[in-house]
Amino acid sequence: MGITERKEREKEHRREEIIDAAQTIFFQKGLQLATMDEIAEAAELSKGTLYLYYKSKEDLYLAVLARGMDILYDMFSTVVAESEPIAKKIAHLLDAYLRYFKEQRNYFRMFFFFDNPQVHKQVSEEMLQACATHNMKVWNIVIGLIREGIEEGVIDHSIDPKQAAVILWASSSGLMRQMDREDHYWSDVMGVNLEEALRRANAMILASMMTEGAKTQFREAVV
Amino acid sequence: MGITERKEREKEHRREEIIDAAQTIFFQKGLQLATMDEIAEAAELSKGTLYLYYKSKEDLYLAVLARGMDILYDMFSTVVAESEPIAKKIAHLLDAYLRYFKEQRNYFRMFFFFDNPQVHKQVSEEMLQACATHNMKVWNIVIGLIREGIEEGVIDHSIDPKQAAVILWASSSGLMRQMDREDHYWSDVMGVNLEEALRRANAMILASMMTEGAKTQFREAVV
DNA sequence: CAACATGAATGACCGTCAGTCATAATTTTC
DNA sequence: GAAAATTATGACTGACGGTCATTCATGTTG
Repeated sequence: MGITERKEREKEHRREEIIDAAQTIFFQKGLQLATMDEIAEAAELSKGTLYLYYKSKEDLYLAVLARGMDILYDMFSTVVAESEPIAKKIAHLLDAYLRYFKEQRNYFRMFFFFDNPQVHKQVSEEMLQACATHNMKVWNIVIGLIREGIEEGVIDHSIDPKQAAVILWASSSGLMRQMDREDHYWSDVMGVNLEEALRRANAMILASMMTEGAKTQFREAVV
Repeated sequence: MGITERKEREKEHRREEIIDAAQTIFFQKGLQLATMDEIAEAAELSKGTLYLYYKSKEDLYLAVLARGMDILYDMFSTVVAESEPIAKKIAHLLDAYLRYFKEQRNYFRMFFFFDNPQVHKQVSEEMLQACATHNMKVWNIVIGLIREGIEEGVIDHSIDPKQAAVILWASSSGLMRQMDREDHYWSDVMGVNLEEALRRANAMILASMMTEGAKTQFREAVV
């Protein structure tokens, strides 16, 4: 009696196909300008069918966003698994986030679009929960790595790992957002390389967090 | 012949009244959920009239945003005008930004909503230009203050004032965005005070930029 | 195999809303 | 005070998110 299971698989497969289509359209046009008719067209389904699988356009958007979080999680996991000194791993984590920004720009943008408070009206509780979980997994990696750094004496023990994580993350995100918006403006008109600014900012923050002994190690590991 | 001038004033006055109404509605509901009918109702005008004064809903939104930029500019100007040592003024500028975030939250949110690339379809060129100009005025204050700090030997001469400005701004903005979204989550679940994190981040970045001699002065001026 | 049952898929339809435009009201000009 | 010019109106249009009565495909039963 594998019929219900086969049906289940097919249903899951269809859900994935719909996300594929939605992703294509959302990446092209963004949440506002994408229409459900377009997505249905791309998925080769009728609009009504989309609503059998997802509660709303925003719900679909979050489903795509969750994929983006998975990708970032995988990239971060790879860094954590490295057998490198912790200082290097922390630097690599920041590099990985920058690489994510550059290689997965569309997903990165979704992160920022997501927190628009107006969006959360018609999203399903499960989808919101799923996104929160994925988000938490990413945070835990960052926090865990910093905690490890403290334990190994690379980062000062007076530092709160959670606070350090949010500082590094938010600072990086802020600069990447600037890069995303107006990198050209800053490089062409202002003569400022924002990527270099990002690296500098991270270096400054990290330097302020590290123990005296580790600073020399860090310098040669990163800069 | 003051008739055309009176007319001009009246027209400008009406434009302001419309922004007042739009601001009320936008602050309540945000760009997406606010409707032009509501704004017209609040302005005690017909919807058609709104379109005589502003090209689109987004245009109106930008008009409100420009006000928010003016307020920030005024706050920053006050700091620049202080007769305090430059290190203190820089610290006060960062304080002023935090105060803006806390006291003018609605405007602050608009900053982040603004750079949604999907929004810029039907906005007038003038409005976009006006916002860019206002934005630039704010940047110039930040950059100018840091440049002054370099000239006075408080900030290291190897620092590029524009780069320093974008680092401080983006880092602060990133953390404030986090505060705006999920301050409660961070304080209640994670036990992290994001405002303290912001102050820490700024202190770390500033400390990395300052000359050795100025660091002691800064410590007593800010922390 | 035919009658029936299940649930997936459809697309016409609905309500809402940004934006338009023909018409009306008001003000200015002569 | 009539014609002209300017300003205001709100019914209307098209587009879009979301719904639902109906159709269709597949599996079950006798």
